[in-house]
Amino acid sequence: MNINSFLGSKKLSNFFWKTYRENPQNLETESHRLLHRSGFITQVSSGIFSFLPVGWRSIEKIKHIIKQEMNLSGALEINMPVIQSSDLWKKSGRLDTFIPPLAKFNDRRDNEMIVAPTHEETVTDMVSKNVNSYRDLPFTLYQIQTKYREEPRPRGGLLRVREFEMKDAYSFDKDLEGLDVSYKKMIAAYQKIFERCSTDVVIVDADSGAIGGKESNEFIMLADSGEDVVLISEDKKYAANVEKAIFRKNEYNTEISSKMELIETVGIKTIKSLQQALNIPDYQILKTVIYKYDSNFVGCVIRGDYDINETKLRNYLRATYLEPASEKEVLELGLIPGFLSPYKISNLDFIYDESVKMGPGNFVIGANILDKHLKNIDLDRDLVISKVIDIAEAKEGYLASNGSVLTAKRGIEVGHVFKLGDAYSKKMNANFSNNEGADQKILMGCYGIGVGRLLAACIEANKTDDSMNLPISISPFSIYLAALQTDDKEVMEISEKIFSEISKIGLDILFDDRSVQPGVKFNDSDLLSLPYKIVISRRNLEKGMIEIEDRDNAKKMQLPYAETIEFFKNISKDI
RNA sequence: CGGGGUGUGGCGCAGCGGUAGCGCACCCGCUUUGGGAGCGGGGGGUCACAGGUUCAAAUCCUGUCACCCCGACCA
Repeated sequence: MNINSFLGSKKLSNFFWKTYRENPQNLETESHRLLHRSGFITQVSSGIFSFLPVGWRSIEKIKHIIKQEMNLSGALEINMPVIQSSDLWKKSGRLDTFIPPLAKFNDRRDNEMIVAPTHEETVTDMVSKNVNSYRDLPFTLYQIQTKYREEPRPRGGLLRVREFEMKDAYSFDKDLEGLDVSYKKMIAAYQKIFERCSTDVVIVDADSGAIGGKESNEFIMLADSGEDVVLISEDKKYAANVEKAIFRKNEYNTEISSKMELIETVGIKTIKSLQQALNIPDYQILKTVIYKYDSNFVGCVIRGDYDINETKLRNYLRATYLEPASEKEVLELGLIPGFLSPYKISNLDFIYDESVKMGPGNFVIGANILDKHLKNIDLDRDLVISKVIDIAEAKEGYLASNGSVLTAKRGIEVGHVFKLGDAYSKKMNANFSNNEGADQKILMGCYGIGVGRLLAACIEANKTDDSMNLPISISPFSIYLAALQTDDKEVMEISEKIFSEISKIGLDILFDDRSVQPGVKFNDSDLLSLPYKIVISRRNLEKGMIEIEDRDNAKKMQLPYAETIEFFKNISKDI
């Protein structure tokens, strides 16, 4: 039985569905607007939604596709609890460091419980209890389960929510080669899933954030309403999330610095104004920014033509929280905001971006004195530089490391995969005996797809005006059947016949048998914009015809009954 | 967490000191029936909550909460 038959055809006279003529106030995102107007979802609380029958059918179809592809890839379905003891999270060390902070409550015996935002801890614990030998490996597990995250700001309807269903998979291998195979298999499965949802995604290098691990890729559906920014090279050989993206930095010939000089720069605090005032290029100025992370401070120095990428910096510092220090904090450190520099500052560590070492030298920096800068700075002579790393943010127009020009695009992250390695198995002691009888850490990967977000992303990708145009693979029904005159015996008889005959061939129909104006039916049908529409009316039946509309091919046709059935039989073959 | 905005019937809104109204939706009747129908009748709101001012508060003051948008943040 295919998913359409499983979910079944329905008659509106005995269904729960309401559409809205008016747009809800303040909803900026198109998918949110359409999801609300077409009766897919109802909001319960900020970032928390109920799915109504039509919406849930789409979700079920997406989950069905995901499960099929997971199963085909060899992954095994499991189920893990949403409510978990905080003990597991103490072991992994994420109890107090997970971002956003975990939702916790105390149970009746006063044990601290958490509402799981993800399941690495649980799955690692489960596997470590049941794996002893390298003979037990490899395998991949998955579930589709509710997650809860205290998002600081839910937005865009289903695009960013607090409670959501995620397909999360976890692979377990005995060595790096095995992990690589599992990782690639999962990427291939993801590509099929997104293809079947008619979603064009780009795979980009990504930061692994709170999950941890080394290698990580995101599946990004390009859309202007997306929150993520990705950089893609012109030759398509490099694509990365801006959080992670590396680029080829400009090099300049080294200039010889003459004697260091203190200069007056009254009220000149920005690179731009300094550049104009001194008539020098921005890359000849060093920019210093002070960051507060966890409970420490650090200074960052980067060449004036680049900006700091806070994700790169956070990763280097292994920090949980990171933000620019406030003016007050900078003053308390004995520095002068607007005229900062690492020059002769000993109570603070400084990190230098690689660009600082790539010329031209002879820099201008702040003097740590109000309204003054220093010029003719020689790196070796005037500064003590120990830590040089990449903390620069890539931007559109920069070059990828192969020289191809980068373009910035916005997108929605619909999937994310990570090579975790032994990050969790080390902390949670998930071992196996290798073929020499020695203990070794299990190597893990983890792989996520947000189900609701994928639905929203598909709508963002396919919408036109007031229609969501979901692909047939995930639209709530395949066909909208409108009987225009419900009090006409023949109209209703033919409609019923079509309804049951086409349902039998594996297509699901939404039969609009309400006794309302034709206009109401057409408008609701347009909003839902199912791939096919059948109109049965007095007018057509007098000619012995049935009207069929094929959305994707923008075709309207009139066919007799037998050919109508034939037409849909052909359609059902492709599903 | 910072900035801005909004809370009045299911939805969209008006009223801004004198005890609540409109459109849509809903219910009943008649007419209508290929693009959100017409006429007539009807039901539904402790005006987010809590204090306060006043003879009188949806309306003024104070506080709280919720939701939305921008930013910060973010698998």
